[in-house]
Amino acid sequence: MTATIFDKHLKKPSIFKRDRDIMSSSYIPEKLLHRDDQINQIASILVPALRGERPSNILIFGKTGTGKTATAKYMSKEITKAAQSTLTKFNDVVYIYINCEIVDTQYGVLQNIGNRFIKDFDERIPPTGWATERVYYKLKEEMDSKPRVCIVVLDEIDRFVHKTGDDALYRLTKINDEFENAKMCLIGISNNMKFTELLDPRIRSRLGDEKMVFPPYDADQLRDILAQRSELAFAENVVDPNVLSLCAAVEANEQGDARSALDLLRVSAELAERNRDEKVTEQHVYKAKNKIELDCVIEAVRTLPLQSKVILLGILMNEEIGQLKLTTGDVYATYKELCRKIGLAMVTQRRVTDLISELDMMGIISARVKSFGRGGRTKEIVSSVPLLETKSALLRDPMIETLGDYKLKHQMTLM
DNA sequence: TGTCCACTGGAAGGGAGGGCTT
DNA sequence: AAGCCCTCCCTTCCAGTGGACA
Repeated sequence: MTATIFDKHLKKPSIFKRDRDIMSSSYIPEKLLHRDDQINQIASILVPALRGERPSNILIFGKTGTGKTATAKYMSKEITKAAQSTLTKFNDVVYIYINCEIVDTQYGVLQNIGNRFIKDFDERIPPTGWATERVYYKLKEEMDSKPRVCIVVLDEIDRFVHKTGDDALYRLTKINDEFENAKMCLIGISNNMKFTELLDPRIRSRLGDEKMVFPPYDADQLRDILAQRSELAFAENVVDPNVLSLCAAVEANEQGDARSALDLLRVSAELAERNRDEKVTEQHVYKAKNKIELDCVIEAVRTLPLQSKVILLGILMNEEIGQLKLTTGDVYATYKELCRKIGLAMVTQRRVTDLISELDMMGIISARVKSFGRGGRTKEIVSSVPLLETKSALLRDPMIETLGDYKLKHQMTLM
């Protein structure tokens, strides 16, 4: 046996007892803590499915990390189990979960649902190419091919509606009128309570038969959730009890977000492990908090489209020379200057305002519409990311790396 | 009180790219 | 190969606007 560079790392005791996926927010535990009321309520709404009747549509609201997705996936396990049970009269219940952040087009959603009912690979709806109308008819035909109840969950439904309008939802909420055998109910999940305002009133009333709100977790509840997971994931006595309370307290202060709390604990443990420390301590949590925030920004910035990178770089370069508040006009002028420097085709100011809004939505910059009276009405733009780290992340893109030591010429209007 | 600035943001549509059908 | 269809990225056009200033 030859020694390898991994040996010393393999030998050291691991902080993690098992698969570290347990600490990821996508892991669904056997029992979901502090969501009994919500689970029971959804169960009571969905139970007609097990008698072959159509359940009411449900809209679920709640901030990120309040357990909406976990609950929806948990319901999938439970209802499938119940449908297979011999006590149940009606067995053909199909539960389909779609994350509209990933599948975010009308076509994609209809295709995803449709393909769940098509066993033969050659018969499947292709990822692109068909008219949407055709996808819809295929879906309807396949779903309705025998008596069954379909429960379709559209997670992040607000993004979907925002992006594609409400056509697909209109069709899906209306589909039951055209069925002879099947029945379908929709569960929409959103963290934006206002998104229903975008909907046609007919869809709004159909979709929102039942409405539920998932409240944020408080510190004690977060602590319970962390304790449940850490018992499964970590070796005994590795995690200081104060660490759990600290993670819970930090996140309860922010949003009551279980996802972030779990991430925080996991990254703390990873830092401890990498440091070859035997225990996870509060110090690791503080370090992890900083690391997570920075990693998030770097990743978001790294995957930005080129045009957005140039815009953001322009904002940061202005900030570097003390221009902290910029208008859309300033940003566009800098953007044009940088484009000329690297020979990049420029887009119009209209397009740039959209890209600025996107950066704002992502939390990378903050752009507020402000009126300067005679000075006009425009956006006031300030970056909200650490300057040096973000800039060096941007400059890693080979297309713009030459801008690293470029000095801006353009004079700002705001002082 | 009305004017006017510098945009904002909606609407419509073009065209490239990817993929299917005939 | 020609004809469709959908999505994505973008342009063009333009009515609308908050508030400082004359």
